[in-house]
Amino acid sequence: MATTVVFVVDDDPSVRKSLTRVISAAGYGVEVFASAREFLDRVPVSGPCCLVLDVRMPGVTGLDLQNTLAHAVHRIPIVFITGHGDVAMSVTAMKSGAVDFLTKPFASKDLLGAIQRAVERDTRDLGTEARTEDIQARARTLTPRERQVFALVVTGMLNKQIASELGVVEKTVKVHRARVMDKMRAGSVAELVRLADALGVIVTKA
Amino acid sequence: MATTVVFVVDDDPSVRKSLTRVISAAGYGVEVFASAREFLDRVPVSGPCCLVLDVRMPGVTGLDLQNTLAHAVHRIPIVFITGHGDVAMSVTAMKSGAVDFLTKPFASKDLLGAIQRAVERDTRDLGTEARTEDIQARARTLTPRERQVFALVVTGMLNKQIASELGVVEKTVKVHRARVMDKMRAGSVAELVRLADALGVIVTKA
DNA sequence: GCCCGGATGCCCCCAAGGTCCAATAGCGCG
DNA sequence: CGCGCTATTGGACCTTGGGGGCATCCGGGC
Repeated sequence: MATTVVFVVDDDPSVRKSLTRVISAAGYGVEVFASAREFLDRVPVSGPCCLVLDVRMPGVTGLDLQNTLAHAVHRIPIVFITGHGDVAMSVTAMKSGAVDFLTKPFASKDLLGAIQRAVERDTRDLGTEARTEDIQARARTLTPRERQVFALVVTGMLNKQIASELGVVEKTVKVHRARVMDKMRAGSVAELVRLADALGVIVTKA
Repeated sequence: MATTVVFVVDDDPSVRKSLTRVISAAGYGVEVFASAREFLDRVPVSGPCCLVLDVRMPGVTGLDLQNTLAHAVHRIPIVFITGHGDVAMSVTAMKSGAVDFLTKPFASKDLLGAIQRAVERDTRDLGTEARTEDIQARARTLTPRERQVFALVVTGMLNKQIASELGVVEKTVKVHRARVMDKMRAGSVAELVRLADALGVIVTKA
């Protein structure tokens, strides 16, 4: 199984070293980076993970990196750490979805607690993401006409209503409908509705 | 329509006065309180609202009030303001769901911006809450047996399957099912499934 | 004893879904 | 250009599932 890996981005070598020790002692895999750029060059992550990020760094700051990642496909949960943080900075980070914001010096257990919450969130996100991706993949195999029938079926319309809506006879709707149920791998209308709603959540959320 | 009202809780009379001026000038109704206790004594809110809350106050602090409200029926979105805030305080507030955390002195537009976001959130919350309440009210009119049939229907089971599951004949299931559709005011299985999911009766079957 | 929740039988209609078959249109490939 | 493939459409026929109406029966509770 995939080991949970914690990414650490900090420009201070001694901090990287001590964080590595603490985090790996807690049983996580650790990968350290000296700058945001280094981290961005690396990536494609596969398993659950999180990011421990220093706010103040020369060049691209922690908050900059957070903004960059916010538009990425998969948003990695971020735990910020900083030596000299101010309130405005922490609030900005939290409003942008950071899991926690710790100021040095902090207790190891606080960091590990934050990391655990971050990893749990990521695990959940990965789960729903994978499921959504799977459903979208099935939806992509639908032909345009099947997509239309799909949309109307999940509103609860009868075949004859769908037929008149699309200007075809009922039999044709039945054929498309059967294909939709097959391609979407839905065993019942109830399941089909849930698949449709799972797809709709993406639209409203984004 | 209900006027949007902003509640202000601050122990400093001069702050209350200036906040009232700024906020009412932006077109909101304003109600001020000198302490958390005063605010809690008041309440039953009806329309969309939000709470502008000072963190540091003698007796019950802003964070205490936030925790108290977190367990209340309706969670009011909170905008924190403070004269002497530290990072740990702001992070705690944000993790507990605060909309924003402003340190004095702050620009009026920052406060009004935060208030607007808070009110928008509350408006959305009220909408979904009202809808959920309505659905729950319908669900409460179901008899125990109808509830069981309801739960099984939305999993996509056939009447005959439900019948054998409950140890009755198919006709009986049909009768209960018809009553469920009627009482829940669902015009189709699709609608019924959405009502069930809105109730949180998620019965995932993949 | 009456009302309600629950269970059931019979009859009938309509909706959903499948089978077999067939036609038309568009598109890429040799 | 014709061949094959896919998408879309449609007809005839049959089975199964969903749903309504009507009537009956049973067991509690007020």
